[in-house]
Amino acid sequence: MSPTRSTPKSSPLKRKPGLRSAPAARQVPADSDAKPTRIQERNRARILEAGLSEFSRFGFGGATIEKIAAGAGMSKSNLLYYYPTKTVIYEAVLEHILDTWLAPLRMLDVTGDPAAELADYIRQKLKISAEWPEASRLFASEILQGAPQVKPVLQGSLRLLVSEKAAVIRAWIAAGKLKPHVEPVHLIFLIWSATQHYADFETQVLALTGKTLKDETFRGEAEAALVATILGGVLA
Amino acid sequence: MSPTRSTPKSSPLKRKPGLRSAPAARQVPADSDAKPTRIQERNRARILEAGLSEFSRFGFGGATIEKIAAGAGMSKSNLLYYYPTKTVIYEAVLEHILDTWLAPLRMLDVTGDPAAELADYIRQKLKISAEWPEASRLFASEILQGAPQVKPVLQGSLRLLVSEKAAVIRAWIAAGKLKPHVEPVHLIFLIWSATQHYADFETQVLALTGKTLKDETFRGEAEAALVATILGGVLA
DNA sequence: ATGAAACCTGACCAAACGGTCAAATTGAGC
DNA sequence: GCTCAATTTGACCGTTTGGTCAGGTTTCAT
Repeated sequence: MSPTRSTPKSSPLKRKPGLRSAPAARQVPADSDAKPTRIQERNRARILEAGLSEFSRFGFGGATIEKIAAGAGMSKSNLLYYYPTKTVIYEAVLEHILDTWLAPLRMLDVTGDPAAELADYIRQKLKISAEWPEASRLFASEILQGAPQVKPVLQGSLRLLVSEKAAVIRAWIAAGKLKPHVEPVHLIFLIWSATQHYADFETQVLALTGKTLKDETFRGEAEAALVATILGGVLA
Repeated sequence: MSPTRSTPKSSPLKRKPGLRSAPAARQVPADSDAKPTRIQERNRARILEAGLSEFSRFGFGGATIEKIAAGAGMSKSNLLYYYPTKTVIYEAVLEHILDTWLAPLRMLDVTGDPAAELADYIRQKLKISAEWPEASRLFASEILQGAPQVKPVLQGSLRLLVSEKAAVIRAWIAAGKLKPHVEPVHLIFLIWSATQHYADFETQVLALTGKTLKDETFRGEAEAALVATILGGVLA
């Protein structure tokens, strides 16, 4: 496995369908133009699902397209008919979950009550960890490896979003609603890490407590503990 | 890459040196018996170091013994002279850092002052994240993948240690020194996740803040923020 | 100095991997 | 039922990878 991922080469030839010339290969379905078939939709979805499972378990380097294909219930060749390379699958999976991933932070509202807003943010993040632990682990794996694919997003839109929300928190501090010692960015990191921990380190949590977030009682316990401790630490 | 790691097979033949029979292979230096040579000590150390670097960057599946050998400044063949398989290197690296990894938690002392003890624990963990981020990332990678190698430790000694320290925290609560709503295990998770975040998600932290824990100022900031928030959240 | 053990190397191997290709099969509109 | 594009397959290929092996070189105690 190449350490620095190979170039994406998203569409090696990009052949338009209605060209009638060259009788040669016409591979790759609807490469971005035109509406996808029902079969395409179904199979792409299966591939993304299986890809998420494999990539989150073994990382980019440890995953194999053969196993992904098996997980998606199709042959390796057929998988490669829908996505030309392993890297493209990886990118597609990542892109597919990125929005959902960042959504909760976007909802932090200056005009709201800090206590309610932050508690809600923690709950939202914990909910995602509970319901989508594989996505959490995929992101963790990606960042662990130096974020070869999502670094642009981190430096771009995420950075913007974070500085925006840091301003919100700073406004709350200025309004005397949060303790003056609160550091906005570090508070965001604290919430991220604390909530994602239950997904990313699920194995460890399970080994130590015998429970995961799938256990409603346990999830409620974690939620209460995090909300109480973090809010208790930052509310004025 | 096999998903469930292949059997360790720590020493395929285990040939004792002074056997004088079979003129064939006598590979593998001091397989657990007898004191190691100076060269052995040096090379094994180099291999473990390079292995930590590779495994933490690419995970078990993504790392290659060839790159590890290159990182250790020796040929692949020579590396395999010291460690028979990739899995054995991985286990050795993991084992080599395990003690250091768990040490800070062991120091939590019931007789001490909770504020000082917890603050110290946070500082210790943050120090390790700052000075040994690769070890942190290796553990994260291992746990992410389901802890195939360290699960026994998690279920065994770590579980014991955690329940021990949870009792310590519970004693502090009973003594009225911590808020009654504090959940010991979740507090431990909170401290782990918050401190390790700066190592495991270093790339993200760097992209968002332009800093890492290597920056003394930033580290002090993180430390102050974590200590203030967490202690503020749990102290009575 | 010498001999044995320790150390090191390059050539080699089988399996696994990512990816290609020609051809067979299926499906949908007519 | 015909036709043509969409879909699926299995055989195949070059590379990478983990690991073996026979033999060469260095180290070190005597």
